[in-house]
Amino acid sequence: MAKNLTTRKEDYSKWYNELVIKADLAENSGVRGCMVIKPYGYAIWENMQAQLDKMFKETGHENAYFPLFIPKSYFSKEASHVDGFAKECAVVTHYRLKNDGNGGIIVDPDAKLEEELIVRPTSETIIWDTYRKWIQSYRDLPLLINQWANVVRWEMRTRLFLRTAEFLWQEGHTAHATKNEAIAEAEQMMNVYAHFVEEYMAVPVIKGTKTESERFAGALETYCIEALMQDGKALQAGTSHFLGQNFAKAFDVKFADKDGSLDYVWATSWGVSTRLMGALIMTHSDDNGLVIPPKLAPNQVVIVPIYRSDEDFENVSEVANSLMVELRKKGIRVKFDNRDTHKPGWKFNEYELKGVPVRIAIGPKDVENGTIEVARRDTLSKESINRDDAVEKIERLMDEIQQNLFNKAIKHRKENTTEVSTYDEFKKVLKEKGGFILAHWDGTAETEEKVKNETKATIRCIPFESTKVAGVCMVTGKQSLQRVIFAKAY
RNA sequence: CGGGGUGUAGCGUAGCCCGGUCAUCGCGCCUGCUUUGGGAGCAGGAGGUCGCAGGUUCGAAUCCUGCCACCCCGACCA
Repeated sequence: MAKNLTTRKEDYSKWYNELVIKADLAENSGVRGCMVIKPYGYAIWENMQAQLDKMFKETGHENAYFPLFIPKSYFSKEASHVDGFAKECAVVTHYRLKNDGNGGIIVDPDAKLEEELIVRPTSETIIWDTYRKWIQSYRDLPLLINQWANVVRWEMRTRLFLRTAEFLWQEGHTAHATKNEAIAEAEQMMNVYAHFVEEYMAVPVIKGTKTESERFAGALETYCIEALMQDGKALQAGTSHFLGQNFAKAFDVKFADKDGSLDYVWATSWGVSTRLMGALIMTHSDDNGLVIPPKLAPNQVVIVPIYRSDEDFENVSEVANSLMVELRKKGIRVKFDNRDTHKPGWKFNEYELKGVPVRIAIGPKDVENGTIEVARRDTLSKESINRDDAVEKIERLMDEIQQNLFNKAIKHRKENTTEVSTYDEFKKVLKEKGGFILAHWDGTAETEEKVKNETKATIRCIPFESTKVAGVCMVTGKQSLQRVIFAKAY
């Protein structure tokens, strides 16, 4: 069979790029570092969005919207925050263009802004400036707000979905009366993310905390979920931050407690982005194209008719239409591709490339025998089944495929997770195998930095669910309470 | 922002070193006929400011300068 992708996973970057473009998910826009998300890609994002939004609301959050532009002065209020983002901000300096007299257009020098506006790289500052006005009493807390938005980070190097200059995301920003409540919130949202990514995206993740040097700018603790891609590199899939009182102090957000005392509120922020699309693609896809888990697939089932004559087509359509109605009643997203502009073989390849979980083919022989052909994308297997069993079978297949994708990903991660005790062993595994490497670390930023400089591997997280076996640091030989996860990351 | 590379039709490309019937080929697109259970065949056809702007030259896709975009490697990062 002709492969849909000309490059293979040995050249993973090319493979990924080609897949994104050929599967019609997105393309380079020609505007530096920005991408166009095409309808098919956006449909997947919408499904992800819908589910996440539901989960946020179930945990008591509400949506709101804050401005795209942030006055420069807001940024300087929280020192570590500005350090973290200063290098990658788009800045608006003027508000008008004019003709240059030669048929061109120039920025009108008379239209210079008194204070520059920053295109938000994240919204902590403007949101906390707003929260100051909203919060006076403990009765106003907790404040649990989420925003769906676009943000801009002037990254030096960009990559479709993984690191674009502009990206879509959600950012939650909460304010609490107590430290413990804020910490609980940050942990809860990490768990929400983990649940979503594993249940819906079928991508297994490791939950943990970031080391100090990998922490979000302005956070006291960063919780994260880390996933392992097929090429053995790690991808940070989501983060949730406990911000302490840093932003409350910077923006003077105080509340009166029950006992009349005045105190700063405790904050969290958390976000996931269109980067999750990258995780989805890189976790499940193969050389035939995308593989989308049923729970997120825009089309879960596609029906391809096979026919010669008009009469055949009518007979086939009748079966297809009735099946489509029955499947839709079960809540399954079905498309009947009755276009006569493309041949069946072409359609088969097209839907494989787009990762539709289940494909049904119905031809004259099927009509005659009361059968249909069912093919699943995850295993690329086909079988002929009775039309009468179809609905039940396909309903079951949705769960089976979802589960199978998750199991495959777990298996891959397991095979590519290695425990090492010495630094030499660490370097060898990193070079020859990649993946997650569990090793002891002395807890210092110096050692972390040294490993990073020498091997390009970073500490992805200090995992929660690990056997907390003490040992000695692989580099310095100092005490270590538990192993941490090292990997090369995207 | 540093190093390397690329830019030729919707996509992928040949040509560039050695300036001159070199704008090549494949896919796709359009028309017609035959086809339709894994990307159909044949015949005909349309489509290109050779990334942009200058320069050198009788003549530039080809040489020179500047700019832009994209890709890869680093630093940075959701």
